[in-house]
Amino acid sequence: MRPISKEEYDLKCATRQLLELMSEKWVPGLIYTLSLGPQRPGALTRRLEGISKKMLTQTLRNLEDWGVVHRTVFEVVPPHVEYALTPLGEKMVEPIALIHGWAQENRENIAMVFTQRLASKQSAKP
Amino acid sequence: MRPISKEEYDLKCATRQLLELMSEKWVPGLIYTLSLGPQRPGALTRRLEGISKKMLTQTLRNLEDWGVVHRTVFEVVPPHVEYALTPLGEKMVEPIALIHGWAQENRENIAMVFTQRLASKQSAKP
DNA sequence: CCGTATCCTGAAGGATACTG
DNA sequence: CAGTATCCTTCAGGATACGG
Repeated sequence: MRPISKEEYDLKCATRQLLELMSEKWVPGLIYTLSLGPQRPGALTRRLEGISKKMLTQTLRNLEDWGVVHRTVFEVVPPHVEYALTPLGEKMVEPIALIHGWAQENRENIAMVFTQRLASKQSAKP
Repeated sequence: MRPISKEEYDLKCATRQLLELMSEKWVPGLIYTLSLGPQRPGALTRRLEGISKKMLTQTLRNLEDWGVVHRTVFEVVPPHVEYALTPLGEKMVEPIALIHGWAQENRENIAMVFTQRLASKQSAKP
């Protein structure tokens, strides 16, 4: 069986790149929300409870770099900005939905494991 | 549009749990390799170039906790251990394969973005 | 051959305060 | 309203050395 080289796994592997992007904390939430239509930052902040301005901007810039999100600025006062998925971004909705669907089907297992892990972490603390 | 609550996003969301597991550095590689059949640690180390003993064990333990991998010990000298996917683990091969397929189809975009990001990170260093 | 225990660094991400 | 700049804590993950 052929080994998977370091470079292959670290750099070339588009799969891991994609997984790393998709697992950034607010990425799935943002992509899902934007899949419902273009949104203003304020709306996104209200929709994603707990996200800070910093993380919102940072994650959106990140997604812009990936060509997944497009930013439109309306030159008015007060400022008006809108974010929307690009065509590439739209193509990313489906894989996330697949993962989401799978996670829902197996949510029992996942939930069980998660509470176990939480418990063991806490009992290891003191 | 209903907001996504903090708890919902942090804790309950099986999707993010799953994505976090799947994006741990060696998880996709291990699951893929084990999908080809049960393997001994030595074989896994050789197959996943660059993985350290520590990360191999740690990741495998992690996957065991998730009920995704099963560990069999043969009581002989020298020690003989084998790792294999559980039924739940088998069910995880498909979503990873889907992500992988999607990443391959769009590898052009991903590669382009990645090299751009590398470059910008390096130019920001000095 | 297989596993564990330490130490260390970088990066993710939260809190807070400031600008236009 | 939208965005930037700092500071700080946490933790993934690599290197290394030891044990059964």
